[in-house]
Amino acid sequence: MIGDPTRARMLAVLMGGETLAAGELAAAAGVTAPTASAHIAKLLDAELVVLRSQGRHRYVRLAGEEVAHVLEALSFVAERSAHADKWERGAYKPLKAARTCYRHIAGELGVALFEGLMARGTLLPQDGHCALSDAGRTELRALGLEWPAETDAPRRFAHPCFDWSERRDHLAGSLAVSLLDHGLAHGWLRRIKDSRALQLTPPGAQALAPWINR
Amino acid sequence: MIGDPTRARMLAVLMGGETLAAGELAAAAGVTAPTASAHIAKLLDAELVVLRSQGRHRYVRLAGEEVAHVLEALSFVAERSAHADKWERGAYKPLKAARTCYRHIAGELGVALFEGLMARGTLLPQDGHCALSDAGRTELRALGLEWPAETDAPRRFAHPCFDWSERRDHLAGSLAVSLLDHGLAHGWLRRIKDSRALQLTPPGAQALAPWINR
DNA sequence: GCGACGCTTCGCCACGCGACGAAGCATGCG
DNA sequence: CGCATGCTTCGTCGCGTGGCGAAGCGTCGC
Repeated sequence: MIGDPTRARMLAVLMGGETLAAGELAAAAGVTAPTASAHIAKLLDAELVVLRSQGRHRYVRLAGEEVAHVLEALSFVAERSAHADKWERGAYKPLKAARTCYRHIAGELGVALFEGLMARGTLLPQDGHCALSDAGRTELRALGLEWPAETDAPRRFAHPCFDWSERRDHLAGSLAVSLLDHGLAHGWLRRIKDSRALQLTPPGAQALAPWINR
Repeated sequence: MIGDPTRARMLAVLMGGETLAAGELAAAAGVTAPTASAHIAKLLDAELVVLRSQGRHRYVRLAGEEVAHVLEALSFVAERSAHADKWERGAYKPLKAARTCYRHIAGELGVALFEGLMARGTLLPQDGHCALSDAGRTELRALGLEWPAETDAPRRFAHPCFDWSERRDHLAGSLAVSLLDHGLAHGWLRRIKDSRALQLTPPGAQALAPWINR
Protein backbone atom coordinates (compact mmCIF):
# COMPACT_ATOMS: atom_id res chain seq x y z
CA MET A 1 0.00 0.00 0.00
CA ILE A 2 2.67 2.48 1.07
CA GLY A 3 5.14 1.05 -1.41
CA ASP A 4 3.51 2.31 -4.57
CA PRO A 5 5.56 5.26 -5.82
CA THR A 6 2.60 7.53 -6.40
CA ARG A 7 1.02 6.81 -3.05
CA ALA A 8 4.39 7.23 -1.40
CA ARG A 9 4.72 10.68 -2.95
CA MET A 10 1.25 11.59 -1.74
CA LEU A 11 1.99 10.42 1.78
CA ALA A 12 5.31 12.23 1.79
CA VAL A 13 3.53 15.45 0.94
CA LEU A 14 0.93 14.83 3.64
CA MET A 15 3.72 14.22 6.16
CA GLY A 16 4.00 18.01 6.25
CA GLY A 17 0.83 17.86 8.31
CA GLU A 18 -1.18 19.95 5.91
CA THR A 19 -4.54 18.96 4.55
CA LEU A 20 -4.78 19.08 0.78
CA ALA A 21 -7.64 18.91 -1.68
CA ALA A 22 -7.75 15.87 -3.93
CA GLY A 23 -6.75 17.95 -6.95
CA GLU A 24 -3.76 19.45 -5.18
CA LEU A 25 -2.62 16.00 -4.17
CA ALA A 26 -2.92 14.86 -7.77
CA ALA A 27 -0.69 17.73 -8.90
CA ALA A 28 1.78 17.18 -6.08
CA ALA A 29 2.10 13.52 -6.97
CA GLY A 30 2.34 14.24 -10.69
CA VAL A 31 -0.65 12.22 -11.84
CA THR A 32 -4.04 12.98 -13.35
CA ALA A 33 -7.19 13.38 -11.34
CA PRO A 34 -8.61 9.90 -12.00
CA THR A 35 -5.40 8.22 -10.95
CA ALA A 36 -5.18 10.27 -7.80
CA SER A 37 -8.80 9.56 -7.02
CA ALA A 38 -8.23 5.83 -7.16
CA HIS A 39 -5.21 6.11 -4.89
CA ILE A 40 -7.01 8.28 -2.39
CA ALA A 41 -9.82 5.74 -2.25
CA LYS A 42 -7.30 3.03 -1.42
CA LEU A 43 -5.57 5.11 1.23
CA LEU A 44 -8.94 5.83 2.78
CA ASP A 45 -9.84 2.19 2.78
CA ALA A 46 -6.57 1.38 4.50
CA GLU A 47 -7.27 4.13 7.03
CA LEU A 48 -3.97 5.80 6.34
CA VAL A 49 -5.67 9.11 5.58
CA VAL A 50 -8.93 10.72 6.60
CA LEU A 51 -11.27 12.80 4.49
CA ARG A 52 -13.31 15.91 5.10
CA SER A 53 -15.78 16.79 2.36
CA GLN A 54 -16.50 20.47 2.13
CA GLY A 55 -18.46 21.86 -0.76
CA ARG A 56 -17.12 20.42 -3.93
CA HIS A 57 -13.67 19.91 -2.44
CA ARG A 58 -12.47 16.82 -0.67
CA TYR A 59 -9.70 17.49 1.77
CA VAL A 60 -7.27 14.75 2.70
CA ARG A 61 -5.06 14.50 5.75
CA LEU A 62 -2.96 11.79 7.41
CA ALA A 63 -5.02 9.58 9.69
CA GLY A 64 -2.94 10.08 12.78
CA GLU A 65 0.34 9.96 14.57
CA GLU A 66 0.92 6.25 14.25
CA VAL A 67 0.83 6.60 10.51
CA ALA A 68 3.16 9.59 10.60
CA HIS A 69 5.54 7.70 12.84
CA VAL A 70 5.73 4.76 10.46
CA LEU A 71 6.34 6.99 7.49
CA GLU A 72 9.01 8.93 9.31
CA ALA A 73 10.79 5.71 10.31
CA LEU A 74 10.43 4.35 6.81
CA SER A 75 11.83 7.42 5.13
CA PHE A 76 14.78 7.28 7.46
CA VAL A 77 15.54 3.67 6.58
CA ALA A 78 14.94 4.34 2.92
CA GLU A 79 17.30 7.31 2.72
CA ARG A 80 19.70 5.76 5.19
CA SER A 81 22.88 4.66 3.58
CA ALA A 82 22.18 5.87 0.08
CA HIS A 83 23.34 9.41 0.60
CA ALA A 84 24.97 9.24 3.99
CA ASP A 85 26.44 12.70 3.91
CA LYS A 86 23.59 14.46 2.15
CA TRP A 87 22.18 14.84 5.62
CA GLU A 88 25.15 16.92 6.64
CA ARG A 89 25.57 19.00 3.53
CA GLY A 90 23.40 19.53 0.51
CA ALA A 91 19.77 18.87 -0.14
CA TYR A 92 18.82 17.33 3.19
CA LYS A 93 20.49 19.90 5.37
CA PRO A 94 17.38 22.08 5.80
CA LEU A 95 15.35 18.96 6.55
CA LYS A 96 17.78 17.93 9.22
CA ALA A 97 17.82 21.39 10.76
CA ALA A 98 14.06 21.75 11.13
CA ARG A 99 11.09 20.05 9.58
CA THR A 100 7.58 18.95 10.30
CA CYS A 101 6.86 15.41 11.40
CA TYR A 102 3.14 15.14 10.86
CA ARG A 103 2.17 18.32 12.70
CA HIS A 104 5.07 18.58 15.11
CA ILE A 105 8.39 20.36 14.93
CA ALA A 106 11.16 17.84 14.30
CA GLY A 107 14.81 17.79 13.32
CA GLU A 108 17.55 19.57 15.26
CA LEU A 109 15.20 22.38 16.22
CA GLY A 110 12.49 19.98 17.38
CA VAL A 111 14.90 18.01 19.52
CA ALA A 112 16.47 21.16 20.99
CA LEU A 113 13.03 22.52 21.82
CA PHE A 114 11.89 19.34 23.48
CA GLU A 115 15.02 19.09 25.56
CA GLY A 116 14.78 22.76 26.46
CA LEU A 117 11.17 22.38 27.53
CA MET A 118 12.14 19.52 29.80
CA ALA A 119 15.36 21.08 31.11
CA ARG A 120 13.62 24.32 32.02
CA GLY A 121 10.83 22.48 33.76
CA THR A 122 8.13 23.81 31.47
CA LEU A 123 7.23 20.20 30.83
CA LEU A 124 7.53 17.47 33.42
CA PRO A 125 7.96 13.79 32.63
CA GLN A 126 5.04 11.74 33.83
CA ASP A 127 4.77 8.05 33.14
CA GLY A 128 5.14 7.69 29.38
CA HIS A 129 4.03 11.20 28.54
CA CYS A 130 4.60 14.81 29.56
CA ALA A 131 2.61 17.28 31.64
CA LEU A 132 2.78 21.06 31.81
CA SER A 133 4.04 22.48 35.09
CA ASP A 134 2.25 25.45 36.64
CA ALA A 135 5.18 27.67 35.76
CA GLY A 136 5.15 26.18 32.26
CA ARG A 137 1.53 27.10 31.72
CA THR A 138 2.31 30.71 32.66
CA GLU A 139 5.37 30.85 30.42
CA LEU A 140 3.59 29.51 27.38
CA ARG A 141 0.55 31.73 27.88
CA ALA A 142 2.94 34.69 27.96
CA LEU A 143 3.90 33.78 24.40
CA GLY A 144 0.27 33.93 23.37
CA LEU A 145 0.08 30.18 22.94
CA GLU A 146 -3.21 28.45 23.49
CA TRP A 147 -3.78 24.72 23.68
CA PRO A 148 -6.64 22.28 24.00
CA ALA A 149 -7.84 21.11 27.40
CA GLU A 150 -5.33 18.86 29.10
CA THR A 151 -7.99 17.07 31.05
CA ASP A 152 -8.79 14.10 28.85
CA ALA A 153 -6.29 11.66 27.38
CA PRO A 154 -3.00 12.88 28.86
CA ARG A 155 -1.14 10.58 26.54
CA ARG A 156 -2.45 12.49 23.54
CA PHE A 157 -1.65 15.87 24.97
CA ALA A 158 2.14 15.74 25.01
CA HIS A 159 4.55 12.89 24.64
CA PRO A 160 8.00 12.22 23.20
CA CYS A 161 8.28 11.00 19.62
CA PHE A 162 11.46 9.42 18.35
CA ASP A 163 13.14 11.62 15.78
CA TRP A 164 14.74 9.52 13.09
CA SER A 165 17.29 11.97 11.81
CA GLU A 166 18.48 12.99 15.28
CA ARG A 167 17.91 9.66 17.02
CA ARG A 168 16.52 11.52 20.02
CA ASP A 169 13.01 12.57 21.00
CA HIS A 170 11.03 15.57 19.93
CA LEU A 171 7.66 16.71 21.24
CA ALA A 172 4.45 15.22 19.87
CA GLY A 173 0.79 15.46 20.83
CA SER A 174 -1.81 18.17 20.67
CA LEU A 175 0.38 20.66 22.53
CA ALA A 176 3.02 20.20 19.85
CA VAL A 177 0.41 20.78 17.15
CA SER A 178 -0.63 24.02 18.85
CA LEU A 179 2.96 25.10 19.09
CA LEU A 180 3.65 24.52 15.40
CA ASP A 181 0.44 26.24 14.31
CA HIS A 182 1.15 29.18 16.57
CA GLY A 183 4.72 29.45 15.32
CA LEU A 184 3.59 29.46 11.70
CA ALA A 185 0.80 31.96 12.38
CA HIS A 186 3.11 34.41 14.11
CA GLY A 187 5.99 34.20 11.66
CA TRP A 188 8.30 32.37 14.02
CA LEU A 189 8.57 29.57 11.51
CA ARG A 190 8.14 29.45 7.77
CA ARG A 191 7.41 26.42 5.64
CA ILE A 192 9.92 26.01 2.85
CA LYS A 193 8.02 25.56 -0.38
CA ASP A 194 7.42 22.03 -1.63
CA SER A 195 9.24 20.54 1.31
CA ARG A 196 8.71 19.47 4.88
CA ALA A 197 11.55 21.73 5.91
CA LEU A 198 10.94 24.65 8.26
CA GLN A 199 12.91 27.83 8.73
CA LEU A 200 13.27 29.54 12.08
CA THR A 201 12.96 33.32 11.67
CA PRO A 202 14.76 35.86 13.90
CA PRO A 203 11.57 36.68 15.83
CA GLY A 204 11.02 32.97 16.24
CA ALA A 205 14.52 32.46 17.55
CA GLN A 206 13.93 35.26 20.01
CA ALA A 207 10.56 33.99 21.18
CA LEU A 208 11.77 30.44 21.66
CA ALA A 209 15.21 31.36 23.01
CA PRO A 210 14.46 30.37 26.62
CA TRP A 211 13.88 26.79 25.50
CA ILE A 212 16.40 26.36 22.76
CA ASN A 213 19.06 24.17 24.15
CA ARG A 214 22.52 24.59 22.69
CA MET B 1 10.03 -3.40 -1.29
CA ILE B 2 8.44 -4.27 2.05
CA GLY B 3 4.99 -4.26 0.53
CA ASP B 4 5.29 -7.41 -1.53
CA PRO B 5 3.38 -10.16 0.28
CA THR B 6 6.13 -12.75 -0.01
CA ARG B 7 8.84 -10.40 1.15
CA ALA B 8 6.60 -9.21 3.95
CA ARG B 9 6.15 -12.78 5.11
CA MET B 10 9.91 -13.30 5.03
CA LEU B 11 10.55 -10.15 7.02
CA ALA B 12 7.84 -11.05 9.52
CA VAL B 13 9.59 -14.36 10.14
CA LEU B 14 12.95 -12.65 10.50
CA MET B 15 11.42 -10.22 13.01
CA GLY B 16 11.78 -13.08 15.48
CA GLY B 17 15.46 -12.19 15.44
CA GLU B 18 16.57 -15.58 14.24
CA THR B 19 18.84 -16.15 11.30
CA LEU B 20 17.49 -18.56 8.73
CA ALA B 21 18.98 -20.35 5.76
CA ALA B 22 17.65 -19.35 2.35
CA GLY B 23 15.79 -22.62 1.98
CA GLU B 24 14.10 -22.30 5.35
CA LEU B 25 12.98 -18.81 4.43
CA ALA B 26 11.56 -20.14 1.19
CA ALA B 27 9.53 -22.71 3.08
CA ALA B 28 8.43 -20.21 5.69
CA ALA B 29 7.22 -17.83 3.00
CA GLY B 30 5.55 -20.59 1.04
CA VAL B 31 7.42 -20.19 -2.24
CA THR B 32 9.90 -22.24 -4.22
CA ALA B 33 13.64 -21.81 -3.94
CA PRO B 34 14.13 -19.71 -7.10
CA THR B 35 11.44 -17.26 -6.05
CA ALA B 36 12.88 -16.93 -2.58
CA SER B 37 16.33 -16.45 -4.00
CA ALA B 38 15.20 -13.52 -6.11
CA HIS B 39 13.49 -11.91 -3.14
CA ILE B 40 16.49 -12.37 -0.89
CA ALA B 41 18.67 -10.73 -3.51
CA LYS B 42 16.37 -7.72 -3.52
CA LEU B 43 16.26 -7.49 0.25
CA LEU B 44 20.04 -7.64 0.31
CA ASP B 45 20.30 -4.93 -2.28
CA ALA B 46 17.97 -2.76 -0.21
CA GLU B 47 20.09 -3.49 2.86
CA LEU B 48 17.10 -4.71 4.81
CA VAL B 49 18.80 -8.00 5.56
CA VAL B 50 22.39 -9.15 5.85
CA LEU B 51 23.90 -12.39 4.68
CA ARG B 52 26.45 -14.77 6.09
CA SER B 53 27.64 -17.48 3.74
CA GLN B 54 28.73 -20.61 5.49
CA GLY B 55 29.50 -23.74 3.56
CA ARG B 56 26.72 -24.35 1.13
CA HIS B 57 24.20 -22.52 3.26
CA ARG B 58 23.40 -18.84 3.12
CA TYR B 59 22.07 -17.45 6.34
CA VAL B 60 19.87 -14.40 6.35
CA ARG B 61 19.14 -12.01 9.20
CA LEU B 62 17.55 -8.59 9.57
CA ALA B 63 20.01 -5.78 8.93
CA GLY B 64 19.52 -3.97 12.20
CA GLU B 65 17.33 -2.30 14.73
CA GLU B 66 16.11 0.49 12.51
CA VAL B 67 14.68 -2.07 10.15
CA ALA B 68 13.08 -3.99 12.99
CA HIS B 69 11.60 -0.80 14.37
CA VAL B 70 10.00 0.10 11.07
CA LEU B 71 8.55 -3.37 10.66
CA GLU B 72 7.20 -3.37 14.18
CA ALA B 73 5.54 0.01 13.66
CA LEU B 74 4.20 -1.08 10.31
CA SER B 75 2.71 -4.29 11.62
CA PHE B 76 1.00 -2.34 14.34
CA VAL B 77 -0.58 0.07 11.88
CA ALA B 78 -1.46 -2.76 9.55
CA GLU B 79 -3.22 -4.84 12.21
CA ARG B 80 -4.57 -1.77 13.98
CA SER B 81 -8.27 -1.44 13.51
CA ALA B 82 -8.89 -4.63 11.60
CA HIS B 83 -9.23 -6.91 14.58
CA ALA B 84 -9.29 -4.45 17.45
CA ASP B 85 -10.14 -6.98 20.10
CA LYS B 86 -8.03 -9.83 18.82
CA TRP B 87 -5.26 -8.21 20.80
CA GLU B 88 -7.19 -8.74 23.99
CA ARG B 89 -8.54 -12.19 23.35
CA GLY B 90 -7.77 -14.76 20.72
CA ALA B 91 -4.89 -15.21 18.36
CA TYR B 92 -2.89 -12.12 19.25
CA LYS B 93 -3.07 -12.53 22.99
CA PRO B 94 0.23 -14.45 23.30
CA LEU B 95 1.88 -11.88 21.05
CA LYS B 96 0.67 -9.06 23.24
CA ALA B 97 1.80 -10.81 26.40
CA ALA B 98 5.38 -11.44 25.31
CA ARG B 99 7.13 -11.54 21.98
CA THR B 100 10.42 -10.78 20.32
CA CYS B 101 10.98 -7.46 18.60
CA TYR B 102 14.05 -8.18 16.53
CA ARG B 103 16.18 -9.65 19.32
CA HIS B 104 14.60 -7.92 22.31
CA ILE B 105 11.82 -8.91 24.66
CA ALA B 106 8.70 -6.92 23.83
CA GLY B 107 5.01 -6.91 24.68
CA GLU B 108 3.65 -6.70 28.21
CA LEU B 109 6.58 -8.66 29.60
CA GLY B 110 9.12 -6.50 27.78
CA VAL B 111 7.56 -3.29 29.03
CA ALA B 112 7.24 -4.58 32.58
CA LEU B 113 10.87 -5.67 32.55
CA PHE B 114 12.11 -2.36 31.24
CA GLU B 115 10.14 -0.40 33.79
CA GLY B 116 11.28 -2.73 36.54
CA LEU B 117 14.91 -2.34 35.52
CA MET B 118 14.55 1.42 35.70
CA ALA B 119 12.46 1.49 38.87
CA ARG B 120 14.89 -0.72 40.76
CA GLY B 121 17.85 1.35 39.62
CA THR B 122 19.51 -1.50 37.78
CA LEU B 123 19.49 0.76 34.76
CA LEU B 124 19.87 4.50 34.97
CA PRO B 125 18.59 6.94 32.37
CA GLN B 126 21.41 8.82 30.72
CA ASP B 127 20.78 11.22 27.88
CA GLY B 128 18.86 9.27 25.27
CA HIS B 129 20.03 5.84 26.40
CA CYS B 130 20.49 3.76 29.52
CA ALA B 131 23.51 2.81 31.60
CA LEU B 132 24.01 0.01 34.09
CA SER B 133 24.47 1.09 37.69
CA ASP B 134 27.16 -0.54 39.81
CA ALA B 135 24.51 -2.35 41.80
CA GLY B 136 22.85 -3.34 38.52
CA ARG B 137 26.01 -4.93 37.21
CA THR B 138 26.24 -7.03 40.35
CA GLU B 139 22.59 -8.04 40.22
CA LEU B 140 22.71 -9.15 36.62
CA ARG B 141 25.97 -11.03 37.03
CA ALA B 142 24.33 -12.90 39.90
CA LEU B 143 21.84 -14.21 37.35
CA GLY B 144 24.67 -15.53 35.23
CA LEU B 145 24.09 -12.91 32.55
CA GLU B 146 27.03 -11.73 30.52
CA TRP B 147 27.05 -8.81 28.12
CA PRO B 148 29.39 -7.16 25.65
CA ALA B 149 31.70 -4.36 26.71
CA GLU B 150 29.83 -1.18 27.56
CA THR B 151 32.74 0.99 26.64
CA ASP B 152 32.09 1.78 23.01
CA ALA B 153 28.87 3.20 21.60
CA PRO B 154 26.73 3.66 24.70
CA ARG B 155 23.74 4.34 22.50
CA ARG B 156 23.95 0.81 21.12
CA PHE B 157 24.33 -0.82 24.48
CA ALA B 158 20.93 -0.11 25.99
CA HIS B 159 18.19 2.24 25.01
CA PRO B 160 14.40 2.40 25.09
CA CYS B 161 12.47 1.21 22.05
CA PHE B 162 8.85 2.14 21.56
CA ASP B 163 6.62 -0.87 21.88
CA TRP B 164 3.75 -0.65 19.45
CA SER B 165 1.30 -2.94 21.13
CA GLU B 166 1.82 -1.44 24.59
CA ARG B 167 2.56 2.12 23.51
CA ARG B 168 5.33 2.31 26.06
CA ASP B 169 9.04 1.55 25.91
CA HIS B 170 10.81 -1.75 26.19
CA LEU B 171 14.56 -2.34 26.37
CA ALA B 172 16.64 -2.50 23.19
CA GLY B 173 20.36 -2.65 22.47
CA SER B 174 23.04 -5.26 22.91
CA LEU B 175 22.23 -5.72 26.60
CA ALA B 176 18.66 -6.58 25.61
CA VAL B 177 19.96 -9.09 23.07
CA SER B 178 22.10 -10.73 25.74
CA LEU B 179 19.14 -10.88 28.07
CA LEU B 180 16.90 -12.56 25.51
CA ASP B 181 19.58 -15.05 24.50
CA HIS B 182 20.33 -15.84 28.12
CA GLY B 183 16.67 -16.27 28.91
CA LEU B 184 16.17 -18.67 26.03
CA ALA B 185 19.32 -20.61 26.82
CA HIS B 186 18.35 -21.10 30.47
CA GLY B 187 14.74 -22.01 29.88
CA TRP B 188 13.35 -18.79 31.33
CA LEU B 189 11.63 -18.12 28.05
CA ARG B 190 10.43 -20.37 25.27
CA ARG B 191 9.73 -19.42 21.69
CA ILE B 192 6.27 -20.43 20.60
CA LYS B 193 6.54 -22.33 17.37
CA ASP B 194 6.05 -20.44 14.12
CA SER B 195 5.41 -17.23 15.95
CA ARG B 196 7.21 -14.30 17.46
CA ALA B 197 5.45 -14.99 20.73
CA LEU B 198 7.41 -15.91 23.85
CA GLN B 199 6.33 -17.80 26.91
CA LEU B 200 7.67 -17.02 30.37
CA THR B 201 8.33 -20.26 32.27
CA PRO B 202 8.05 -20.60 36.07
CA PRO B 203 11.83 -20.55 36.54
CA GLY B 204 11.95 -17.48 34.33
CA ALA B 205 9.27 -15.75 36.35
CA GLN B 206 11.24 -16.53 39.47
CA ALA B 207 14.57 -15.35 38.09
CA LEU B 208 13.15 -12.11 36.76
CA ALA B 209 10.77 -11.47 39.66
CA PRO B 210 12.79 -8.60 41.15
CA TRP B 211 12.30 -6.60 37.98
CA ILE B 212 8.83 -7.55 36.93
CA ASN B 213 6.67 -4.61 37.66
CA ARG B 214 3.06 -5.31 38.37
C1' DG C 1 36.08 -38.15 -8.29
C1' DC C 2 31.12 -38.59 -8.30
C1' DG C 3 26.76 -38.06 -6.53
C1' DA C 4 23.74 -35.31 -3.31
C1' DC C 5 22.47 -31.06 -1.73
C1' DG C 6 21.67 -25.89 -1.51
C1' DC C 7 21.17 -22.10 -3.91
C1' DT C 8 21.27 -19.14 -8.05
C1' DT C 9 20.53 -17.94 -12.93
C1' DC C 10 17.76 -18.25 -17.01
C1' DG C 11 13.61 -18.25 -19.74
C1' DC C 12 9.00 -18.02 -19.86
C1' DC C 13 4.20 -17.17 -18.64
C1' DA C 14 0.52 -14.65 -16.75
C1' DC C 15 -1.70 -11.89 -13.62
C1' DG C 16 -2.15 -7.49 -11.27
C1' DC C 17 -2.38 -3.03 -11.17
C1' DG C 18 -1.28 1.68 -12.29
C1' DA C 19 -1.90 5.00 -15.87
C1' DC C 20 -4.91 7.76 -18.86
C1' DG C 21 -9.22 9.63 -21.70
C1' DA C 22 -13.93 10.03 -21.82
C1' DA C 23 -18.04 10.23 -19.62
C1' DG C 24 -20.87 10.68 -15.38
C1' DC C 25 -22.23 12.93 -10.83
C1' DA C 26 -22.22 16.34 -7.62
C1' DT C 27 -21.68 21.27 -6.00
C1' DG C 28 -21.40 26.27 -6.47
C1' DC C 29 -21.92 30.59 -9.04
C1' DG C 30 -23.87 33.91 -12.04
C1' DC D 1 -31.68 27.57 -14.65
C1' DG D 2 -27.35 26.53 -17.17
C1' DC D 3 -22.55 26.39 -17.22
C1' DA D 4 -18.06 25.92 -14.90
C1' DT D 5 -15.52 23.38 -11.51
C1' DG D 6 -13.94 19.31 -8.73
C1' DC D 7 -13.94 14.77 -8.32
C1' DT D 8 -15.38 9.97 -9.37
C1' DT D 9 -16.52 5.95 -12.25
C1' DC D 10 -15.81 3.26 -16.34
C1' DG D 11 -13.26 1.05 -19.93
C1' DT D 12 -8.98 0.12 -21.89
C1' DC D 13 -4.12 -0.36 -22.48
C1' DG D 14 0.44 -1.83 -21.35
C1' DC D 15 4.19 -2.39 -18.39
C1' DG D 16 6.18 -4.40 -14.33
C1' DT D 17 6.95 -8.01 -11.66
C1' DG D 18 6.12 -12.29 -9.18
C1' DG D 19 5.74 -17.09 -9.96
C1' DC D 20 7.60 -21.62 -11.53
C1' DG D 21 10.47 -25.41 -13.98
C1' DA D 22 14.77 -26.53 -15.88
C1' DA D 23 19.41 -26.02 -15.97
C1' DG D 24 23.86 -24.25 -14.03
C1' DC D 25 27.30 -23.55 -10.16
C1' DG D 26 29.50 -24.18 -5.90
C1' DT D 27 30.11 -27.02 -1.65
C1' DC D 28 30.13 -31.01 1.11
C1' DG D 29 30.17 -36.19 1.91
C1' DC D 30 31.50 -40.93 0.70
